[in-house]
Amino acid sequence: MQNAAATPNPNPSASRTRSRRGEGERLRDEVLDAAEALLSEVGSEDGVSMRAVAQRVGVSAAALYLHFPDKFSLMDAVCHRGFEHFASTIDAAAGSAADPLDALRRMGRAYIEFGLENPEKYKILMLQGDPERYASLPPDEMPGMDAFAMLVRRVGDAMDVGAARVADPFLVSVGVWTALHGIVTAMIVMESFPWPPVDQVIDQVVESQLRGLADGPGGPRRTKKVANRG
Amino acid sequence: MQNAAATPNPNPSASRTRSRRGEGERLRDEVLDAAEALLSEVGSEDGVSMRAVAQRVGVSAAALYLHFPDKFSLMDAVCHRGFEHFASTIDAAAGSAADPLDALRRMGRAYIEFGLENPEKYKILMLQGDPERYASLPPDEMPGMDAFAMLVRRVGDAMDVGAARVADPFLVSVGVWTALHGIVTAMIVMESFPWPPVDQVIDQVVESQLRGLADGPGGPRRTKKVANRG
DNA sequence: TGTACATCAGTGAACGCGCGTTCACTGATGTAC
DNA sequence: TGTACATCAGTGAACGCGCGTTCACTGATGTAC
Repeated sequence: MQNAAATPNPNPSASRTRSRRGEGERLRDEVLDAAEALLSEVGSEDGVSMRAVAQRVGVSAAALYLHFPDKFSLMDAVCHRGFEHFASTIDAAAGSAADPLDALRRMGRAYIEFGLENPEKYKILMLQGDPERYASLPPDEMPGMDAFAMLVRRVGDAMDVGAARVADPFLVSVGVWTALHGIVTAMIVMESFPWPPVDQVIDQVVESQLRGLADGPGGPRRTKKVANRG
Repeated sequence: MQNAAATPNPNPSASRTRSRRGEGERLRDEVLDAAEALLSEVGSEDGVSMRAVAQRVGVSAAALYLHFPDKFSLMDAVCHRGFEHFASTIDAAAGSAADPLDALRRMGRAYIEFGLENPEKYKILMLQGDPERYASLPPDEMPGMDAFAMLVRRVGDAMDVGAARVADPFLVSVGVWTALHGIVTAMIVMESFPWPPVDQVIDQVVESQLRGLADGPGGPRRTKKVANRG
């Protein structure tokens, strides 16, 4: 694995000017930006060193410890920003939908597109850090949980208006989410696989999930909606 | 990330007896076994050091270099063994099936169960190494490609006998595979997520995929089978 | 049957490296008097 | 208005660590004569 560290001068702004008194927090944001950028280039926390982040900002490594007690905390802060970016993207996509099924379609496409457009960020959010990072949190404080709860609600809406077969919205949402997660993960990790054109793949996955939500000839029909555990 | 290295005496067989002359290859197998076991415990290549593997075998670190030119080659050999294990498991599951759809059902369940029962091995096979490891290979020599080709063939069979709607079997197989991959990846990586009971999740994902294969009310019906690129 | 020797299956110490983190420090800057 | 001083925003060198890999070596063992 190559590290991001020792490239001669990755950022000419190494001539950063020291913050004025009272503006120390400025560095904190710059560090977060640099860490996020580096993470997006390298694609793994292990590959991003404190030294590399500091060099990117144009500051000594020790300076990072003025704002973050350790590397873990810095990475944690970056993840939180990432999840906010992710959730707001999905949320915005659903906004202009005509009906519940259309909202789900747009969310699904937005999910896949976000992942394919931000592969390294997606990897960091979804493939790393748990359980070290989240094991101690109650489920509803886990980052990304807001976005998932939104999906559950939309699925429930679709059932309520008769657009989707009635079932446990939480369980159904798990299936939908992990299908989206699967295609994103596979495509960004297994670059050497002979993938069909992206548009076809997105269509295949999203439409197949929507078809699965509707009544099909194969499955049993339930008549009662099971309680949601959001 | 904790490393597997310095635990005091992870293997009491550190008193390994030196191979007799002509039996040097014995060490090679022992090294592969130890590397695989360590990988399964730690779950990432970075977390497994040459030193730790050697200690596990009961041999000096330098001895590994008698059989593998570098760490990369050792990990590569371990991955090949892992894919063989995986493919033969899925293959065996399909063997006793009554019809093409039943074969797909059994393969799907076997896929998910393998992943959940061998989470660290699954991570290593499916979430690491590409493109560094496989970028130079032609697609049909990629490990795991045999297993995927088998899926494509089964999906084609199901279409031929009228058990599945006619479409491009390769594209459909990508959708099916990544849905299975998604649930496995999500469940083994995001341990803190409030997952429903495993049996329910497996049912949900497998049956939803099977329903998606059959004709549904939503999608267009194609009349010609598109060429397979296996 | 005895012995010299080539070879095999390793060993043990060392190399240079990048890492996270600490610690004593420095110089600019705002503020109290 | 001038000045002493506390504080802020950092710096630079060093720590100990584990890593992959190399290299000169060693002792047992099979073999040729």
